[in-house]
Amino acid sequence: MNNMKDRVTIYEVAVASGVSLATVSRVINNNSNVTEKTRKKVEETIARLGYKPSRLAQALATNKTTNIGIVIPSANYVYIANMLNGMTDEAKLRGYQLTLFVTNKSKEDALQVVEKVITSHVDGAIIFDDELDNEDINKLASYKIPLVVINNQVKGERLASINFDYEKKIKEVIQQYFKKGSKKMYFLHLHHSGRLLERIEKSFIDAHIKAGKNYGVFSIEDSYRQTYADFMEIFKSTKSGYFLAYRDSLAAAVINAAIDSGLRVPQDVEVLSIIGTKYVSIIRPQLSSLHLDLKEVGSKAVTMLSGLFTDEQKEKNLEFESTFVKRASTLF
Amino acid sequence: MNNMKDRVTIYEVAVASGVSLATVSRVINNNSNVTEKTRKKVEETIARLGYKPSRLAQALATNKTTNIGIVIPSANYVYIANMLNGMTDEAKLRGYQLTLFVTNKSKEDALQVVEKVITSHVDGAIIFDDELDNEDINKLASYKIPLVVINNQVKGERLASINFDYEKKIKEVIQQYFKKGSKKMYFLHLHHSGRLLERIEKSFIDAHIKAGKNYGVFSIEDSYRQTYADFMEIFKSTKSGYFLAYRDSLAAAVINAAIDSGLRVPQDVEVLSIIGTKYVSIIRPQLSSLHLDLKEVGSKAVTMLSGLFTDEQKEKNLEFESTFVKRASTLF
DNA sequence: ATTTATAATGAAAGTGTTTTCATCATAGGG
DNA sequence: CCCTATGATGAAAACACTTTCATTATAAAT
Repeated sequence: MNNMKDRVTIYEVAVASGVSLATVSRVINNNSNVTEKTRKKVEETIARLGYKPSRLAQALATNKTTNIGIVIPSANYVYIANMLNGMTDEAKLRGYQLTLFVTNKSKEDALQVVEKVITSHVDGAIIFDDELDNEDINKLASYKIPLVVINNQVKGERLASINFDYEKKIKEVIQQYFKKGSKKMYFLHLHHSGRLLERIEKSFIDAHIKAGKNYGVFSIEDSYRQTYADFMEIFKSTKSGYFLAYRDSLAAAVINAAIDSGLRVPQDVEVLSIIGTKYVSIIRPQLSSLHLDLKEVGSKAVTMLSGLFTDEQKEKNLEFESTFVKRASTLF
Repeated sequence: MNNMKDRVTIYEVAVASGVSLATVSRVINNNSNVTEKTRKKVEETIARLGYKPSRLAQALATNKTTNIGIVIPSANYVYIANMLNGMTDEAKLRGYQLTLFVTNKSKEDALQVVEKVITSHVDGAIIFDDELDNEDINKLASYKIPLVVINNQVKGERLASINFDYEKKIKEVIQQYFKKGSKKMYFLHLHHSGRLLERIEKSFIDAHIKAGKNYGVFSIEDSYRQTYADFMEIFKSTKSGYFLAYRDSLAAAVINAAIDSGLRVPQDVEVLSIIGTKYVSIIRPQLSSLHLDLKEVGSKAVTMLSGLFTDEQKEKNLEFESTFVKRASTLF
């Protein structure tokens, strides 16, 4: 139990098996230029001494850390956790470790994160964070760090990007709704919204303007509790509407407030959650949403990044298609 | 835009400012033994050249990576994401990076993870994963890796642990219920359950045996969809009961199935979610649950680990108290 | 002005690997 | 049996830092 080992180094292995460092290194790295006999011998002493190569020293010597950086606003969003899940799986498969860099939705933190990513010697990074603008991304790129950027169309030597088609899909949903539905549509604008949400909002507004329709925008906090409270107020005067919310939790706040105000969902109040997670079917009535396989996005991001390392990645701009799934919170 | 820099090293800074490596190193590390004049000079050329120390080389030289490993079954659980959130915040505050190691609830992967943690040269690790048993933990400890283990009472040189009082609280809840309630209680046993859930189940059974009461156990999948389907079956025959579920999503499955079977919650069916997350108040009726500030747990875990690095951590066994919060899914 | 104590600096070794290049051994071909 | 080509091995440099120890410069004290 108390057999505290000091780390055994490659040098000790070399001495113990009567060969040079180079040979031990070859054995470790499965280099073919080693006799079966010496390989056996070295492997035996490696096992006996419990030697494990130091990834640190390897990294310094090879300039490869097998670490990839993940830049996100927080680990606490369900849709980010979903992506993370796909990333960890794929990374494990490919032998990478994931290092987390969170910006907490603060520009100041984002700048720090950029510095940390640079000094951390990650082999590459996946960025899913609107707080990093093109300048930040170019800075990282200028340090030759391969990058997969999610939700921001970027171009460059070792840059790839993954984008979602939410804007297009929202437009389609709205246009479909114009044909059948009659409620006034409201967009839930977040105080601290990122580029994606802004683009979706623009898309929402454009669709209405183009169709000459009236619309509304409510500006809310990114909090279930606050949004619920806000909508308990709103539903005192507004008795119907079609509400587009960014997240399940916000959509749920609207639904619950509507029901608690004596309104019927979806007859009086319709709600669409834009980024649907697994909670869409837990919440009642079940949430209509745009569905995207975020786990797949995460896993694909790692795959693309891995492709960038070897210049094998040909398609550098991927678009993921979301699908509108009608559930019980909307009529159509 | 295309000013690709090769990484500038400490050597170039030294030459450019006409001092030795040692002096530059001193400036970087805020060593006081440097004249204001030379410091200025060096700092100026650092800025001019855009030099950033390589954390890799620093780590190799100092035997400190400022990296801490986080061992979890998956990033995809809400309660783990909550903890992760606390960890990332505290880690940022203290200048650590977080490296993720996920076991995917597989013993095989867990063994791999142990190896990776060892070779990754993390300064320490936080383990919240029942897949790692005492043997694994001792192995890590034998490599002198400071460890904070969540949900497993461990003792040792550089070991600390954080435990939850769920077992005690569940017993209390049950005993309280015996005084007022009359429904038969059912425990939802997960097929692939970890130690915590097993202990809670034992606690549940003990409380019933001690009181000479009848109880039931349903063995379910850890999946909302499957559990919902199972309970649509179960509620064809079982028309009432008090159900203890491990997670919100499973509790929600029971609730939704009950309602969809025409039963009333909480009049006919009562449901308690053991590990309550923010979804307890989103789901309707709102879920009674045990509440624990998991973000705080995460942040505390990092703090304790940091304390282990410097031997400043005195209390090595922390117990977090959960509180029973009655909401609408139970009568009392 | 001289000594002494202290602060500032540099040389060099150390951190644990990989990798290049040179050397040595071995087997195959004549 | 000798030569050559090829495969196996080792020495040493490289990776980018920190840190110890010795040395030099500076200021304070006499």
